[in-house]
Amino acid sequence: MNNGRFAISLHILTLLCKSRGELLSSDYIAGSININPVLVRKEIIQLRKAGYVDSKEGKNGGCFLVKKAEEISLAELFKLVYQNPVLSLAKNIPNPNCPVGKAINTNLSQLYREVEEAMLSKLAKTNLAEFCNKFD
Amino acid sequence: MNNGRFAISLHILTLLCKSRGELLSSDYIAGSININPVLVRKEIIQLRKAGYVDSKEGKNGGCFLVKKAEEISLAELFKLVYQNPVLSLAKNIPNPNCPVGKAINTNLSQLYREVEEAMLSKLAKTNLAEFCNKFD
DNA sequence: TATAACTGTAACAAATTAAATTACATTAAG
DNA sequence: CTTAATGTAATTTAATTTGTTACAGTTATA
Repeated sequence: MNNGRFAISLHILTLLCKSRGELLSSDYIAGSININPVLVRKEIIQLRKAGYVDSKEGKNGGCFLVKKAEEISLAELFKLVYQNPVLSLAKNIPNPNCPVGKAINTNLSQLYREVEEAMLSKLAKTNLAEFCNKFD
Repeated sequence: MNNGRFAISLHILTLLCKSRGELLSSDYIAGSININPVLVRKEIIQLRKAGYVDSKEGKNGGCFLVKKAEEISLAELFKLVYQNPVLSLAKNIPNPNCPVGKAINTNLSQLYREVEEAMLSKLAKTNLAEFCNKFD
């Protein structure tokens, strides 16, 4: 899944957090990330569904943060963005007639769950407010 | 980076571990994983460079484990396979004229390092021998 | 109320990455 | 010599991610 969606979402949230009170347009945000504004709007849809942001349509519209930055856990953000596992199984179905092939996916999935659990507990220790403090 | 290389490498090592003493051909291994034998051979090249396996060319050749399964840490395997970070930055260079854009990659990279560190310490707690014990 | 500046969304195109395939040289057994 | 393997390069195909275009809907305000 190595796409940049977590980076993009966190960039958006950081900008919104730094500009609390203002409305930021997808064009402005896209200019900071240096990606296409449509991708920003798509990402914002997810952030809105999760209750982190809201947006105002029409002229002078834009996006704004509706949740306290302290309450936006990076673990939650991570889960929102990567609904598929970070580590993936091989695409093909392993040979069910082989003792290893038969059980590998179950065993790998268990391992992956544990590993992702470890990532998430690390991420759960921090939040948007802390991340934003790293900027001027 | 969401490719299945970790899954494939671990599958190969599991088969070799279960068949200690025998030589397994890339065709046989590919049949268990259900992928192309050339991919297996490419993966084996990496495993050999890392000193986990060796292979014998020519008729009746194949691949075999040369390291104790207890000494093959899944964290080391993970690092071998994923030399690029698991979590990735956005592809484009963020706007250096924006205070957030200017610093985001540094801050994200720091976060990613910590998260990957957490994954690796989890993986470091286990090894190939333990993983293999999960199979009949 | 017409225009301009936004968001929302769908449909499509391009670029990138991953996986598979083909081909063939090399090695070793028998 | 023939057969069965690895090693490796080159190419093709498929899948995924990213970008683009287009336009309908919304709202402020001249």
